[in-house]
Amino acid sequence: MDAWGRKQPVTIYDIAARAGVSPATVSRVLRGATRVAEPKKTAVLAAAAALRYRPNLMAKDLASGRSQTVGMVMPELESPFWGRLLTGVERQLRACGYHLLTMGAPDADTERQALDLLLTHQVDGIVLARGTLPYREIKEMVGDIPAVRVCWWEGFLEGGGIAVDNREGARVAMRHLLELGHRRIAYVSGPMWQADASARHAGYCNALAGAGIEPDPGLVVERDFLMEGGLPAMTELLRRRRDFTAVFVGNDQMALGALLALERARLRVPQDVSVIGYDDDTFTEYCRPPLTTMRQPVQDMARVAVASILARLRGETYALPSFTATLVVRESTALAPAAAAPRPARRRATA
Amino acid sequence: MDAWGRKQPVTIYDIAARAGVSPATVSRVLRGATRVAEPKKTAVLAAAAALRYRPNLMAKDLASGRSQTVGMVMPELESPFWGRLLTGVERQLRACGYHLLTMGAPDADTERQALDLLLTHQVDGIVLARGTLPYREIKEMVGDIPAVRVCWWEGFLEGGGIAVDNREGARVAMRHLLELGHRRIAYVSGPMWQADASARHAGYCNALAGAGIEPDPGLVVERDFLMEGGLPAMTELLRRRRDFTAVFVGNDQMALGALLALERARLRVPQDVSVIGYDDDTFTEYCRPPLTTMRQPVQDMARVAVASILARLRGETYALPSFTATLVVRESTALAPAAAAPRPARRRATA
DNA sequence: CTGTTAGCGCATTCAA
DNA sequence: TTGAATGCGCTAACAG
Repeated sequence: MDAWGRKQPVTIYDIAARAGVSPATVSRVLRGATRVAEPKKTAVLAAAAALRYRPNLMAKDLASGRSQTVGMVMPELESPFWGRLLTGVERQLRACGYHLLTMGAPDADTERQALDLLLTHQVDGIVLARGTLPYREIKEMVGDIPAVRVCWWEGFLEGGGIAVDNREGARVAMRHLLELGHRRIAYVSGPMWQADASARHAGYCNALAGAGIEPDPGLVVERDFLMEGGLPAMTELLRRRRDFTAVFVGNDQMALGALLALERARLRVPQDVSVIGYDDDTFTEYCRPPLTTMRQPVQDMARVAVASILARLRGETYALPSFTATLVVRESTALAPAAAAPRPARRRATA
Repeated sequence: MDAWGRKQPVTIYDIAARAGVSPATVSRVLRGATRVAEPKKTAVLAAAAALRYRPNLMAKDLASGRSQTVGMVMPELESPFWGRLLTGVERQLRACGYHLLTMGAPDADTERQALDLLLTHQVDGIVLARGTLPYREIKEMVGDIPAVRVCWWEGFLEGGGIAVDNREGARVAMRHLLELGHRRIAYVSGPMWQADASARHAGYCNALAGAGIEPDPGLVVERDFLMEGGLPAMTELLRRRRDFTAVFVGNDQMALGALLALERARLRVPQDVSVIGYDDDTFTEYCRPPLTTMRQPVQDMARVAVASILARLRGETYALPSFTATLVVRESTALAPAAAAPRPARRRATA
């Protein structure tokens, strides 16, 4: 059965028998904790190799009480932005000998389930990417296990989260546009009930105010944070009015959709209207025109997220640094068309 | 300690005590397997709720021998294409009450580790996305546990994998180009050591031959399957010669990079050169021009992958259907420029 | 139907 | 150092 390489209930007992030691000793050398006499050690290792032993994590975790796994719940598994965070977290974790269990949670309900499942899986720590649940509820669920919230200020590790200041980021983006001479600037927003979207909106309004410009609700549209949202958002904006010369788009994915809408409307970017995105997703460098955007230090945030969790796991404290988004100027923004020669307003399609 | 909501070693014994039944009964009602008297049942449920009981999967899995988890190893966690597969698999799995453990494995070595880790995690089944390890090796590792290989013909479940016929897909793409009158068609390839890249190359050559066109090695470039690969690939192609009127790009990501290179070279798409990609990634619909591409039925493949694994888990057999890529015509391909008016070859930048 | 009794595979006391 | 014994939390035969 066994010699034939069939089923594999190869346990430390098998190894112990083959190496002529006790199971406890096998456990010890396999885990490299306490010292074991060299000869026995090699014997055990040899036996393990010969038997093609594969430890049973379930048993190990159950016995030790630790799972060496941290869970991560994110809005979507498949996303240019969250994907980068995922990759970063996974890399860091693996480098530290931890495993990652991911879970996609698009809405509050799924998020609750996901969190619950992770806890059930006995994860040692949790990384929550943005998330929509209120602080209190999450805190209550995770209890004492180390957790961090990324891309959301209201964290639950030592009182703070890991995120860039979206308000400030939006302000920087707006300043760029303002400095280029734009006055009528539209804002294509993600769902306002999501903190990042509303924070960016706040920054947008704030920047406008700072420049002495009256915010115009008619210049703001709200759609999903997706390419599929950017297109209709921009289309709607163009339907309403075409006198804006620049638009700040809530994230790069929407910006891509917006770019297409603009082209469909025969408007050139950046000659006719400047577009600035947010996130600095990979594709922004390759789309045409390459997109000016606000870069979020995703890798750094991932690194800090993992580091803070592992630190807490070791009983240490960890001070969360703050992050800022930086402007990456590419080719989708340019000087505002001369005020003297305003782009002729086209006749609106409806009424 | 417990009443204060502190640490949570709430076990079925606690519930049993509170509900006045035996642990076994608790286990039964919690798992809904065998029938239990209604009164006891409600008592248990109430106790569980009151105690905020959360099952310990480690223990459950250890005892039952099943983990209710399937593992998936993919080339990269963050990718427009693999991301869709991941999402699809996760959704299917969750719908069936299973969990997903993912692992990114860019190279053979990491892939081995990933597989090993999944096995160690006692996953009930495995989904391998493409993968680079040879069939024999994988088969030997996974042994009898249900596994499927997606996007690769040489599978290990009932002898086959789940994939579209890349050779045929490439042929269809080429036929489209050929029908538009293109004769000199370049091929921007992914790493040829990856089966999908070489299969598509084969289809490319085959289609050319079918049209009586001599394949020209000078029209083929090989780079990574990424946006970052597409740009230099196309640049290199243009450096070599500029007499092709169309290019078949190995995947959409590369195509996006290629599009940028083309624009940098002042070549218009599709007027000057037609471009066709592969995969039908989400962004293809939104980039400019929207990309003509070969759609892979990712969701269907994900569904089948999961279904086949669960079927095998139940001891049933499952016949793997075959999949085909379908042409999605958008705006990056057009009739070949009239042969009578060949685009003037520009002076090469170097020698 | 339901309680009792054994482990699952491993880590971890406690002696030796 | 190392072996023997105990238990992690739960499921799975067994009886009753």
